[in-house]
Amino acid sequence: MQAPCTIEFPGVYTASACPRFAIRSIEDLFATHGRSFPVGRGASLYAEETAADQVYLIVAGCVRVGRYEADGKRQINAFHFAGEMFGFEPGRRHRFFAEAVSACELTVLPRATLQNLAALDGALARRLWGHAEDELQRAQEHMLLCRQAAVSRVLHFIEGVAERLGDPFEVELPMSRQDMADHLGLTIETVSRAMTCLSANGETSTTGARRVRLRRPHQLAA
Amino acid sequence: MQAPCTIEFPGVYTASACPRFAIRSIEDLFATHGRSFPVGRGASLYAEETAADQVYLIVAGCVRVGRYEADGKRQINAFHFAGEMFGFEPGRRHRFFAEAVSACELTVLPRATLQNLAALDGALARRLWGHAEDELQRAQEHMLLCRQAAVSRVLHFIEGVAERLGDPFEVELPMSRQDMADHLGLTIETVSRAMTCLSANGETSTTGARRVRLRRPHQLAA
DNA sequence: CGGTTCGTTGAGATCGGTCAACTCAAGTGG
DNA sequence: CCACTTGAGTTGACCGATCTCAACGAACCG
Repeated sequence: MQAPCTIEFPGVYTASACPRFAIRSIEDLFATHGRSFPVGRGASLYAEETAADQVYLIVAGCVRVGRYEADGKRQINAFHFAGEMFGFEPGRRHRFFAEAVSACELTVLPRATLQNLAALDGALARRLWGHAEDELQRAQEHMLLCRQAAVSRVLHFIEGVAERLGDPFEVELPMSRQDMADHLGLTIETVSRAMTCLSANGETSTTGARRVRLRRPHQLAA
Repeated sequence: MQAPCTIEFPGVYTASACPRFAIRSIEDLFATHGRSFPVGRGASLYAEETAADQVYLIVAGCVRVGRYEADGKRQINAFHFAGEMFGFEPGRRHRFFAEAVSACELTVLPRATLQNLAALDGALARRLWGHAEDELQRAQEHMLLCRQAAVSRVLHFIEGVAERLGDPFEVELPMSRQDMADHLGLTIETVSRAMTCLSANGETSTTGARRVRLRRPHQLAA
């Protein structure tokens, strides 16, 4: 066990259980205990049903997480970007696959390390719980998207990516039309038509297929 | 603070932190610390954006959780049945509303009580984490439904309700067609037509609009 | 009996999927 | 330098599933 970074006894813990170690952040933890490595575009990080004994943090790049249906269709559950953790699931085996959308720099940490530290550190455990809740919230928001029109879904998606990548007005989409379609529950043709429609309406202006400039940032568009 | 129910030191906790209290189950916790009361059909339990300072357990009945969109459309995120907990959200305010689909018997617990106990009790904390993951899984399954045909979605929904209510072959649906439609992302007419279609195909036989007998249980139908 | 709510059925309009052709950019190898 | 290939993206024509609007039927309750 490594030396702790900081000592914190927030809130409820001061008078009750006795954490001895506290970690400043999940990023610090990966930096301290993790191992970094690069992967190429399209690389498989883990497949469905494989052992979930590693947790990942993205240093740079974009990762898609999803599953293949019995009929062979691919469902992309979520995209993850730099600074985001993925691969931390409750079961022993992954319920989803993870693949690199673009070339990535990743950091991995044994799942057991993370869990042991969380057991010692209430603040870390709460951060992990917050992470699970964030995923839940995102999944629920995504669920509700299903009933909106295709164009709205595509716009909403692009706005979300732009916001998460730091510039709410302009974004270089790292994923293909097929990735977007499999995420939004559409076909590649419909995504393409939606992009054309958005450009025609003046909502966006595109240079090439991947670079998109947005007229309005996320909140105003809704 | 009440006396503990049982003392457990499972797994990782034996050699590290020092929980003093452990709860047999979330149900026990509600039974010990909660307050029970009945509500009538259609009653509002909480609205969107109201303070999320209570957590609920259903003793009997059915509850719908969802939100109203800006355009007035209602989206039902999930139905909850007897034995299920709801209302436990990460933020200070509810992101969804909750209403009684049928007359219900509920138990409420202050959210702070649950969180304090979870901070003391690793096993309880893990159960709550598992609860969030279950919700996540359900949201993801629901996402996958969006791309299936209307009839499949309705059948899948009825099978799920039947299974959760205890008899995989026959079920009395507690919710209206409108509730089903708002949950499945369909219109009330399409749900009705799907029901008719299922009856015509021999997948189901109905007596009245709410009581449905299923030809095949959940797994075989898929 | 009339009113209300819930559910069903029908006809036309619309949205998105399917199939197919085409453009465009980036390699590759002669 | 050019022909060829490959993958990604766009566009068009057509069709089917679902939505919309509307009327109708059934159960319930005063």
